[in-house]
Amino acid sequence: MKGEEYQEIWLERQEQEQDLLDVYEASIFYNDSTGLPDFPRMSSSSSAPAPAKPIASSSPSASSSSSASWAMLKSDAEEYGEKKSISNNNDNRLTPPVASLSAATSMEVLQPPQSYGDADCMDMMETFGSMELIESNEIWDPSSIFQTEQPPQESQHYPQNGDSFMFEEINIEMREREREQNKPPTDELGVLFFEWLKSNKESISAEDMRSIKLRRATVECASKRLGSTKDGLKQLLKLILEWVEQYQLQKKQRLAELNPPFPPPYQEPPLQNPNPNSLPPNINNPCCMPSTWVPLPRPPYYPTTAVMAATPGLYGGDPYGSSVPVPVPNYAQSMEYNMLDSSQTWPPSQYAMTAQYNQFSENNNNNNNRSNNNSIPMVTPLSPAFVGYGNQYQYYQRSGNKLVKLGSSATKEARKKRMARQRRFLSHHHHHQHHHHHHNHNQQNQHQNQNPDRQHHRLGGDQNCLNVGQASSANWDYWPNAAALASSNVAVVAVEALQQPPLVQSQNYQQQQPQWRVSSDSKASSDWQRQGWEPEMNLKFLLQKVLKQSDVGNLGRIVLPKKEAEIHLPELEARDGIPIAMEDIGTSQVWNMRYWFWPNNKSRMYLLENTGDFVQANGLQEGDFIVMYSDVKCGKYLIRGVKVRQPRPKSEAKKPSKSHKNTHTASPSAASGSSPPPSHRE
DNA sequence: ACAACATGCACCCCA
DNA sequence: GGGGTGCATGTTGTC
Repeated sequence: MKGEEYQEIWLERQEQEQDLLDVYEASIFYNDSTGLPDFPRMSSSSSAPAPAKPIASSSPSASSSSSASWAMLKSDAEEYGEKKSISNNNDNRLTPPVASLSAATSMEVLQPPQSYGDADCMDMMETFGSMELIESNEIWDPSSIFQTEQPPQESQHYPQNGDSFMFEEINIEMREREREQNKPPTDELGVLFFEWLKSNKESISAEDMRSIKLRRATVECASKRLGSTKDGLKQLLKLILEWVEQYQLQKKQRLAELNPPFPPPYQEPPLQNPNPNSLPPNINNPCCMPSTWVPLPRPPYYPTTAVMAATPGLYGGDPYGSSVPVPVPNYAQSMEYNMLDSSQTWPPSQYAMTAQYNQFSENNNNNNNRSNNNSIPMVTPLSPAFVGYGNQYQYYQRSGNKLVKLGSSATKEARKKRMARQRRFLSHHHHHQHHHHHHNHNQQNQHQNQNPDRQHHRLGGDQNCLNVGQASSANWDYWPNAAALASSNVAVVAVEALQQPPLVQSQNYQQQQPQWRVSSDSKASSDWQRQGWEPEMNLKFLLQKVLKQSDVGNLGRIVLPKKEAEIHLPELEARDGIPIAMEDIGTSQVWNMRYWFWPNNKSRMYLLENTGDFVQANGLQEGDFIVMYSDVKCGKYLIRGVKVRQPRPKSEAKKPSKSHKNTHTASPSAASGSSPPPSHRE
């Protein structure tokens, strides 16, 4: 698994590099004039498959400085186990420690491409300027460390005079050495720098690095101060790197001020996804990530956390077999960088991932379902509201990211904006909420919106539960599935507000989900209240099934989705199956059904039998669907039939059954809601 | 190719 | 013979 490799590589290298630091004594600097230890000069020729990209070709600020003595650094990180991560996403970040910048060196910081120029220099410039250390435009540009594309052209060799810090050469040398020996750099400073790059690559992006220029003279001066010994150079390098980190911190703080750190009012779904075993693969959840400015240990990667999706088949998701924290094997790739990349769009799946991870991360060992690890609340990206809020989600992601990282430093303006946005949103949904729930949930939502962690906690207590009361009244922004929609009129509100047609899902029983403007929604909501469902009543979504003709036929059995059945329903040992009492949520009737399976092609088909009366009582027809829950408090099962009242082609609606005499199980009386006395009523 | 699901239908029981 | 039971097979979607 990639994540395992990731972890292993990292751990291995961590040890390895520590050893290297203790052993090797070569210098990363090359500078004749400063008496720095020699470093093997290498021509940045095209012989290297992925050589450093000349800064002149990547940075406008450097484009005209071909005569300058650019010292180049090129990351080798991509050469060591993280190459994929970098190459797939040039910008990667880690979490550097807060470094107190020593003024021993002078550095010039140029903003990213769109804002190059002295005007954009950080205050650092003033600091260093006062030191009279900035003498020339000879700048060390570490940006190239992230350059992985565009092999340098022969004409783009850098001056290799004695005034240059030929990081580029160092880097190339390292890389070629790697290729030859498959080894990491062996120079102590090289290793030091490499380690830093590796540990910071996810917090220091390529853009960041591009924007950082070090004046060679400054470095020279600093090196003179610190001495040209190995320790001095090492110290200098550390200072430089610390400064880079510090710069990064300031940059992010500024970004945090520019961008409201809090997301628009967004709520996690009150109901679980119909595919609760679907889980995110690559969770990039800002809420669960350590602060940017704390050294971030590599998250553990759990082999069981395979790539998951909102729907089992949508992304080829495998059942999520573990409730361990979702690893972030490549968390550096997507979120952090995307946060800054305004052009980046967020695929809905990542939204789901985050939403899931919000819950999932605190859901460790907290599942009580049979398989004990699959009942993960989640959000499907396919829900209409979700789709409709894709942009907001994107925004939320970014903002959330900053929130996590820099929330404590959010400005008042940002908070005002956030609150204003929140008020607007709440106002928008005000009319769609149940009045008697409005107040409480307004408060609740405010809290939750302002603190993603609260969203965790809300679900963390019993993540597998859905809170019916909240489900029916909370102003969720999106709904994960038909079940959720069917259970709350708020869901309809969300859908209508978004004016987004529902998306179908991949699996059959999801594919045939009805349109979401389900007229039964309001009835469903009132059902909850009429039945006395209190907010504290926790239901766990188990599964849903769109009823087929054979499900509503006179056979009185409903094929259940295999995966969900195996996950959420009692394990079936014997062929006899087990009796299972299903309380009809709508009528409180308890139907004694039978849950069992057929052997089928080396597999099983899970069936719910004795469903005929239930189907008839609810007037369910083909295309309608059932939703099953479990009451996590008392352990009983609940079932709900949801009728889909949408125009259907006559040919379909009246499609005769080939093999069953009685295909119209839904009698008019049943359809109208007046159920006949259930035969299984207890 | 395989898994999951839909449903056809053979078999059995019973009136 | 009618209906229920259980399995087999066809269909569809996914890997």
